[in-house]
Amino acid sequence: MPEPEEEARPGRATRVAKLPPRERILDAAEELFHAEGIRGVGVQAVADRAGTTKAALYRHFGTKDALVAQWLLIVAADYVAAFDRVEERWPDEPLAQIRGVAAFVVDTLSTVSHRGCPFINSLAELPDRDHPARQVIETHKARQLARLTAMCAAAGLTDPEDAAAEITFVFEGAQVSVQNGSVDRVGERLVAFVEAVLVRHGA
Amino acid sequence: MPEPEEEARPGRATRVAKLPPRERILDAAEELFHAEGIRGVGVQAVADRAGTTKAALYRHFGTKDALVAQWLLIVAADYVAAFDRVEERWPDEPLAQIRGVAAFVVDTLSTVSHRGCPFINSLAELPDRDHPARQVIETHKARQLARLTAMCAAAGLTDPEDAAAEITFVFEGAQVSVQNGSVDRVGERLVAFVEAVLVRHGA
DNA sequence: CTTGTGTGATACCGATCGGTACCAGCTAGG
DNA sequence: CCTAGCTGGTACCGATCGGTATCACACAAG
Repeated sequence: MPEPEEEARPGRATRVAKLPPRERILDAAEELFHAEGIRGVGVQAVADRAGTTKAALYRHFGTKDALVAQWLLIVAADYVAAFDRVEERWPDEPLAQIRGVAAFVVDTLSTVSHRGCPFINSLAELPDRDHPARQVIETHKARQLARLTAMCAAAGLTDPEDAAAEITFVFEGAQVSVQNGSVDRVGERLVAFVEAVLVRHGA
Repeated sequence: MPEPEEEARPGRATRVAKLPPRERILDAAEELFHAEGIRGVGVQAVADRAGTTKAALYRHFGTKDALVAQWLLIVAADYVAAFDRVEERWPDEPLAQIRGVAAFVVDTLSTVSHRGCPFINSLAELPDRDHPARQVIETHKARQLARLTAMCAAAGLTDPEDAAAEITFVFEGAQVSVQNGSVDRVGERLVAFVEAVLVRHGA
């Protein structure tokens, strides 16, 4: 235990150490929003967790809604990075890329534990269609589907749109199922299911 | 227009007419919780919409959390009724039953429009695992999966558990996808996808 | 040294939250 | 007729919400 007083020091950083306040706030937002839900976390709690104050938070983001949008932008960037990684690792092997993406989703299933997908959860918490975070979610989902469709097309699957849509169903369904705990061995089932979709579409 | 002053009369019922207060409150809760999210609706708003008061609401339910649980119990009962209906309509035809359930889910997709599944949304809004509504959700999901598994077994599918889990993935994935609007023609895709699952498992 | 900027801290704002107490009026049962 | 119980209406409680203002202090650049 390298930091015996991590939580003890009163006004000091609960966060790693001395990242700039903006990063600390985003990290804290990531943890708290995902764990407790957007509406379940106050700005004061985020500032406390980041080892800073509400004033600094509002100086950087102006609004809680804007902070939520920034947080989801970062989460979306993680997915983009995952797609980039599989494309870099298996160039000209679209089937391997699709399997790589599926493996990434399986990974997030465990790390995300019982709290599900941030996008799905945020969508449930933000019924207002004009909320700034909604646009982040929608463009992310659209981009992800487009990229998946491109992979399916490159793999020579019959009807790539259908295949990508089905894979998306499986991804979302797996995230939800692991959240509500109704289905066991979700990871294995996801991989097997995606494989079946590929086979059925002519892989 | 039979009721020209439906919204005009101040303290009068916005609800249908003269159902007992408890039913009116549950109806109002159904509408508002689903449309705006649990945490986005105050008890005062529910009471107003039901044409009654907070006092009456707390007299009947004691707690907002209890009201949420009661609401989800009703939603779950709708699903149970749908399963009952298909079993009654196609006795000894498990495949037709499964297709009937899928058709029911497709129906809910449109009625539920862009606000998704109440269970998924509520799960996102209630991170507390001890919340009374969580138990309602979990037992409902478990029962639904068990019933689906039984249908798959009765249909003679190889590995009924796998088939039921996959169908569940498709259901949940479809609900989420229609909510975030990333995929189009969700209903058709759902039906086709379920059919493929049945075929692949030996239907 | 001085100036300027961003920080942490605190106090405060109006609004709304879940929940309670109290009261007047209606209706049903004796 | 009179009592009992449920209703709707309102006022209120403490707590928390998102957001703003103010202030002293640190530190880097001129």
